[in-house]
Amino acid sequence: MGRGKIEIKRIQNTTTRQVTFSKRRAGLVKKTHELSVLCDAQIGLIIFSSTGKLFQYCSEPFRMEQIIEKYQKATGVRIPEHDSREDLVSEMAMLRQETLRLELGIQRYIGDSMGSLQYEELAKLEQDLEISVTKVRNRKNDLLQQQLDNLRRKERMMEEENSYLSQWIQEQRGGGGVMENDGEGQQMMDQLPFYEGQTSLQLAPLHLHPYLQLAQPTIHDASNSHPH
Amino acid sequence: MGRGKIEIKRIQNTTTRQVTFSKRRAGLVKKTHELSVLCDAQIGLIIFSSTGKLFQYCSEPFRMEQIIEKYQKATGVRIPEHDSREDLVSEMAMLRQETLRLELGIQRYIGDSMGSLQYEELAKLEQDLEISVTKVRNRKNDLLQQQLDNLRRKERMMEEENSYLSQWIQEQRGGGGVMENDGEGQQMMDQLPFYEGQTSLQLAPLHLHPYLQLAQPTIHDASNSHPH
DNA sequence: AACTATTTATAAGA
DNA sequence: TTCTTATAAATAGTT
Repeated sequence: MGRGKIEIKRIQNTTTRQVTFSKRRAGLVKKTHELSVLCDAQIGLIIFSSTGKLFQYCSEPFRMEQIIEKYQKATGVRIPEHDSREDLVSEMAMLRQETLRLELGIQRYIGDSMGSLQYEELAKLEQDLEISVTKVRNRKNDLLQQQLDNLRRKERMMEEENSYLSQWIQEQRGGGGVMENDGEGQQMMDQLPFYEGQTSLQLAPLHLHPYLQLAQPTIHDASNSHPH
Repeated sequence: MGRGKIEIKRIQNTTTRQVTFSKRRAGLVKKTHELSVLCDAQIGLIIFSSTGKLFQYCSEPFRMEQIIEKYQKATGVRIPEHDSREDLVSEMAMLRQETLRLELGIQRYIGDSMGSLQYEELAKLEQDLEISVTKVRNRKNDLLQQQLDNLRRKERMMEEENSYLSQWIQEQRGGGGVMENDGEGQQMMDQLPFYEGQTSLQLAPLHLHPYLQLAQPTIHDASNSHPH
């Protein structure tokens, strides 16, 4: 766009290149801003001229650091810092390791020294714990099943008793408008016990399995906290 | 520019906004690329759509990391790390506490005396075991993460070395016939450094760390879509 | 910096 | 999403 078409390759003439840089940089920043406003996008633009001068644009109301941080979260790419970050890292490593050691005081469960646990061993430990969970959960569900069975037995008994009672009343009255009462009682009996049972059976595992949710973080919002 | 003039303010109609986003984003990336080539500038462009999707452009032969690092050096602004000290410290505290509790109750985990436990106790036990499993799993994943970080570091070093080597080779060839590579250079830009980085970064967690994979938003590398 | 002839981007419509 | 096209905007070369 201009008096003539130009090839997209480095402009040889220094003056022309600098002029073009100024013009196009302004245009680029303008278009960046327009895109961010028109389409509600968060944009960060960093430009270093060939002479090393920095120009930047960042969509309001953000600052470049926020965009970069979000970028890092989104890509998982860490930007090395030029300070004593190594110390922090090694400190973390020590803390983690110590905690691992402490945490694996559960070692008696396996009967091994946990300080040197490698990945495969951790996987094994995880598996073992899951087996335990399964056993406990099965036992718990058996209990629930028993309770449910008991409830159903009671229900049946009550229904029978109810039936007898209704019949008895009917016989006492000698045949009048008895059916309306009977109908309502039956409805209640049809719904309550089983409904209740379902509720507890389905709710229980829901809040007992936190890790099932941890394993599936939101996809787009990278600012979510880690599943720790 | 178009059939009509539009105001620079958030486009209300969702469809129109999305279409405009696609079109203008493409245009912006193109212009960014042109500026970087024409004027020999180092440019990084980070775009988050309103839905959180990440798009990016980075002028060759650089990677976004390098641009960001240079930006940090130039501005002196530090970007907070993804896993901040606070996170880790509190995590540590929780783990320690949890560990104590676990150690105290270890017998129960092994015990076959489960038959006498009542439902509430079983539920509690199950929950405890779930927590243990989660912790072990997290520990395992941390290990993986560390290995991943190491790989990334190595990858980065290799890429830098690669870059230096390429530059050296180019310099050995002499200044005369450098430009003839330009046409093909575009191809290289589309494929080599950043693309490679993305590939290995995304492939690694795929089979090692499924939920981390999920935690990363789709990444659209704009350097794929250049014209010419 | 301005000025314009041209090229390029793109809004609206299909 | 993609294409078409009329029109707005960007900008290359010039002053």
